[in-house]
Amino acid sequence: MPSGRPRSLASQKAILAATVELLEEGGWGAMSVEGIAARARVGKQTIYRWYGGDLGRLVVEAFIGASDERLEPPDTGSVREDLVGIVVPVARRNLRRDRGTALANRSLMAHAQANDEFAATYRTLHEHWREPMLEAVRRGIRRGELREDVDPHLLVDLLLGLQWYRLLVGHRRVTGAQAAASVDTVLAGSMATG
Amino acid sequence: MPSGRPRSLASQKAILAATVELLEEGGWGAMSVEGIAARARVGKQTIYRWYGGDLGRLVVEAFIGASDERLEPPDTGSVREDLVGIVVPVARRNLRRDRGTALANRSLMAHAQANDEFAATYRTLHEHWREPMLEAVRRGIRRGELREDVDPHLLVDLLLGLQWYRLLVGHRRVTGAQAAASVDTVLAGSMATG
Amino acid sequence: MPSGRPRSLASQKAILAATVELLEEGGWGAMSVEGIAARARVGKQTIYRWYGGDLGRLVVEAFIGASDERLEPPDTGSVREDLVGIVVPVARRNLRRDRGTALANRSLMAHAQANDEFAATYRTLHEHWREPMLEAVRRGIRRGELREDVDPHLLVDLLLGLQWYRLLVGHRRVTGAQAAASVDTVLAGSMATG
Amino acid sequence: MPSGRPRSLASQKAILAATVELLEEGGWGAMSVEGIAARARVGKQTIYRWYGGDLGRLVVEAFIGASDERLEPPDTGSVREDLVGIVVPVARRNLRRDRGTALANRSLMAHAQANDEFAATYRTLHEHWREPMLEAVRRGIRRGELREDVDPHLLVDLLLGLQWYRLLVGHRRVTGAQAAASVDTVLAGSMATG
DNA sequence: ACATAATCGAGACGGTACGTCAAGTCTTACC
DNA sequence: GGTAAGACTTGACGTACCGTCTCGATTATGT
Repeated sequence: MPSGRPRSLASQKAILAATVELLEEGGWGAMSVEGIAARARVGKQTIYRWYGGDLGRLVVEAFIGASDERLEPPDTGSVREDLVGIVVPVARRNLRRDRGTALANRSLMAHAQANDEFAATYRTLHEHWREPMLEAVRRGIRRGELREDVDPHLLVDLLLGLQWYRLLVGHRRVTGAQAAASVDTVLAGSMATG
Repeated sequence: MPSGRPRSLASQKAILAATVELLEEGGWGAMSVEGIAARARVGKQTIYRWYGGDLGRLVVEAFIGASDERLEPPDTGSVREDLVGIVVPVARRNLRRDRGTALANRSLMAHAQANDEFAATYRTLHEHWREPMLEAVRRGIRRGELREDVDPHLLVDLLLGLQWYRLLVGHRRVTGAQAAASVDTVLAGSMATG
Repeated sequence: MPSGRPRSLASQKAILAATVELLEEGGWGAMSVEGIAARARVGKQTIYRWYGGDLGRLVVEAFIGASDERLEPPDTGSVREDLVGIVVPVARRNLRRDRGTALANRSLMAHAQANDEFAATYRTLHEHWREPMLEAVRRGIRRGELREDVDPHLLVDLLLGLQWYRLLVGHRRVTGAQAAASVDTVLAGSMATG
Repeated sequence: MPSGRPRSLASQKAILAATVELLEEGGWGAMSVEGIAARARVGKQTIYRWYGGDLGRLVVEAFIGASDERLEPPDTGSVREDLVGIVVPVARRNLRRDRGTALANRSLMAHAQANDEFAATYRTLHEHWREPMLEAVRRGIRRGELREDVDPHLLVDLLLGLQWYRLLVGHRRVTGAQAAASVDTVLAGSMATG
């Protein structure tokens, strides 16, 4: 039973639009609550009411949806194939610096460093992403492909770490071939010796 | 033929020290030219004179200066020993969430996501850190320990990526043992077959 | 139909009060936007919003009203009486260095020297003051008291110039008697010879 | 018996010249020890050594030096000629709004309103200017041209007040003819009756 | 001739205040 | 009660000068 004037969809859209515009025109440096409010013909308070002045969240919402798509566990019967099947698309779609989603991902990660409350939520998002990969590794162990003393978290974090590290530092892209190669490299020492 | 009063080394040191202190205490958000000047008992102009108000340069210079001695390339004659010799101390000292430097490192990484100018400078700091590891891998290839088709960047970024990923997401620590294990895991598939 | 938060009377008053206090405590030299803002517990921006950092205008407003009182043209039937009737009160009230109004007058005059836009406005204020005196002289000419070739502006500016010059340089006061004497001196050569 | 390098006359002249130049170009606001030093190609310390950072003293010294020769008391044997000989050139050269010196004079006067310390120094500059005129009037009294009860200060301040008032308010120029007429007007009532 | 001593230019130093910008909060009137 | 407008305090920005200080270089005097 909320009474009072309902949230203005027009304002919401204008805010997100202004955010994207400013971001694309002048990069992060050109963004400010003041600037967005002015561009969107909106009161500053309206932005604070809905985004708490957190430009990171605003940017993420503006570029949204991107990381929502669930990574379905493939289960091809081979650890290598399973992991490659996850890791290569991630390199191609989610964590490429030239994709719009990258900006959202980088913003989220940055925001999590300064905001403990958000960090906890964000962590579960990562668990969510890592789970299918962990499961693939665990299946490999159960199946006898991988040694029993293998640490699934170590393998998975090596693979994801590579991609995030390069995304965040930006010194090098991860090509699809490199993503695949990273799986081979990481698995090599973990295969059960026949 | 420089005339005029020479640059004060005392001030220079005080500035760099204050920078590191503030960064470790409160992250990037706590940094300001004003704050650094006050903490270092120095005029703001002195900072602008030498760093042009570019906090990025200041921070990077402070960090390089603070970590210079620890980055000597070990060269023990074995790739594994060389990499372990670098990667384990990093896990123990530089990238541990419960260390003061962690806040600094996380803030810097976060700031680099929102500031392209700083990102470029920050990248050079990472090059600086990665160089000794790259060199160790290249020596391993030259020595015949590693296969010739090995991609040094891939190996190094896997190892560093692991640590940064865990630091930034915060879901797990990297123990010294795990750091060492990560070297074994990553090298396993790259050793030259005898 | 002005929307938005209305101007804070409390701040306005605090600013003017702080201005007067500082001025009386330490003279012009003790005044600074920063100082006034601090004393008035007000943001600097608020001062810049309303006074544009123009301390002259601020001081004038603080001492206001003073010079608003209209100088009514007396018209006693005698040029001498008319002029004395204006010039003596001015010497006693408006342009005496030890009066508060003097500070305001000196501030205005000083400000007009550095600000052409204000200078134009200020000039009209002086026209306003000179008009009754010019009229008195013109009446004297019409009445036949004064010669026809007399330049009213010359007479008036001699009389007012004396007072302003002494106010601004501060080497001597103009007593009521001297103000009256100045009228006699100036008119002596302008009387129609009978 | 002072030993050591003697004061550099070249520097001294350069400092005074730079002072006048800056003052005439941009008024008091354009003056600063730093600016003068730069313009004069001189170390700041040299200015502090000789003028103690007191721009007022510097300016007054520069102005007196620049106008010294023109202020010789004429003594033609007639008060009128003496005064006209001073007052007309002043109107033509020193206090004309379209001259470069006008900006300097206006700025100085303005600055004196806001700075008591400078005001005192500045007053001596005016004494310096008024002295020849006072002397001319006193000679007139001694000679019997003027009545004995004449107040020399009143006459002089009327004449100078006219010119300064018009310079500062800017509503009217003082032509050479008007300057001469002002002398006649002011003297008319002071001549000894024969 | 050669030390002594005060000057000179240059310019870095710790500071204060400037005028601007944006942050985040608060207060109106309107819808 | 949400909203646009816009004033509010706060705090950092980058700049300009302040008055002091250290340089190396220069120019006299006094031995």
